[in-house]
Amino acid sequence: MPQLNGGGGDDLGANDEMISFKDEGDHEEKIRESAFTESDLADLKSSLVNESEISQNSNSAVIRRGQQEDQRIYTDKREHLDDVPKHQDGGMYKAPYSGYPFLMLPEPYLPNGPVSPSSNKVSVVQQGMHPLTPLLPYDHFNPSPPHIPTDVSQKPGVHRHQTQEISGFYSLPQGQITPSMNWPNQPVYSLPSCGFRQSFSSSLQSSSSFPRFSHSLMLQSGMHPTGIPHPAIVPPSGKQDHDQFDRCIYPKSHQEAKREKEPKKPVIKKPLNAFMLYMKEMRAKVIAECTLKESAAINQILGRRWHALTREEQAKYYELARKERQLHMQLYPSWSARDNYGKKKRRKRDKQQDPSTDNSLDCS
DNA sequence: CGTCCTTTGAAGTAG
DNA sequence: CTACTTCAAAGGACG
Repeated sequence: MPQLNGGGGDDLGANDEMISFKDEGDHEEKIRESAFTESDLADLKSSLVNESEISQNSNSAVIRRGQQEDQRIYTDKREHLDDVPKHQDGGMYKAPYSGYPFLMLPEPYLPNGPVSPSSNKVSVVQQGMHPLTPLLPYDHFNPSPPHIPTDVSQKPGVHRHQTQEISGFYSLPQGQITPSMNWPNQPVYSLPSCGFRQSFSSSLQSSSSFPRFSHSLMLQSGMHPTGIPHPAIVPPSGKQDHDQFDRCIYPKSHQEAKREKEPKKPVIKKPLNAFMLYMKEMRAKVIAECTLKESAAINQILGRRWHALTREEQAKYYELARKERQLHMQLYPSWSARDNYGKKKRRKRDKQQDPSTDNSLDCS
């Protein structure tokens, strides 16, 4: 556990947090990753063999237990990391998550944004996102975040109804929405008038925080100035884009009428955790480097890579995930993860199988 | 078409 | 409080 080297924590807010994940230009990172990919794959394969051997002698529950112990360790670390920003008043971790809506804007749509996604990126277009939206966020993350208080409690119910703060949270100071502020594709929580629940919608609009959004950018992205489709909001039908777009382009009255007729509630998805954010960012790389497509295999690699990350690197994702949770909590105050329980009709844990059966990690 | 696989982490539930 | 369960993303595989 290299990233568990205790103590520290004081460097989590270092300014280099946004440079490590440069997709292009950061040669050191790239080299490290490339080297890691091959060795990692080999390592992974061998480790899988080991796991196979283990699982042959014992059941998968043993492995699972070990994983959970690992997870516990990382959970501790995560908590530690989560604490860090709190100790750094005025630090860069105080930077709010600057609102996904505009962070999600595809780079080409940004005035001075880097136009070209990295060459090694496979055109992995994810549902609900603009095809041009690159996967890499951190390399363009604003190095000087706005000093907007983000002391919003993460405890559900504590600040969940402080819609007043939401506007402050999202209303970035002028100039803070820089072209460099980008985000991996979509963790965009769509805007209220475009599929939001009413309460938040009204509060946001009344607080006039939207004017801070770049209308031109929104229009360029094919959206109504007040709305951007978000993957976190998925219509029950699954036709997210169409539905969202439909709602956004229609006049308000039409929307309301339609809503009354069809009170379909879009499914609000869980906010992505640190690892999910990491996966989203790195998936394309792994696919390109390993010519793999199976997500199961890719996720295994990403899982190992995740553990190989330095503490600082992971801290970025923990912090981003924390902000995403905050934002999600503010956007959907009454949302609960329980809302989505039962959407999937399977029980993964019941289906724990021998992981050694996975031979799909070949990187050829 | 729906589910599984596979990963970690967050949040929910049950005892 | 602890342990367990479910879901989040992703896309090939499979019934």
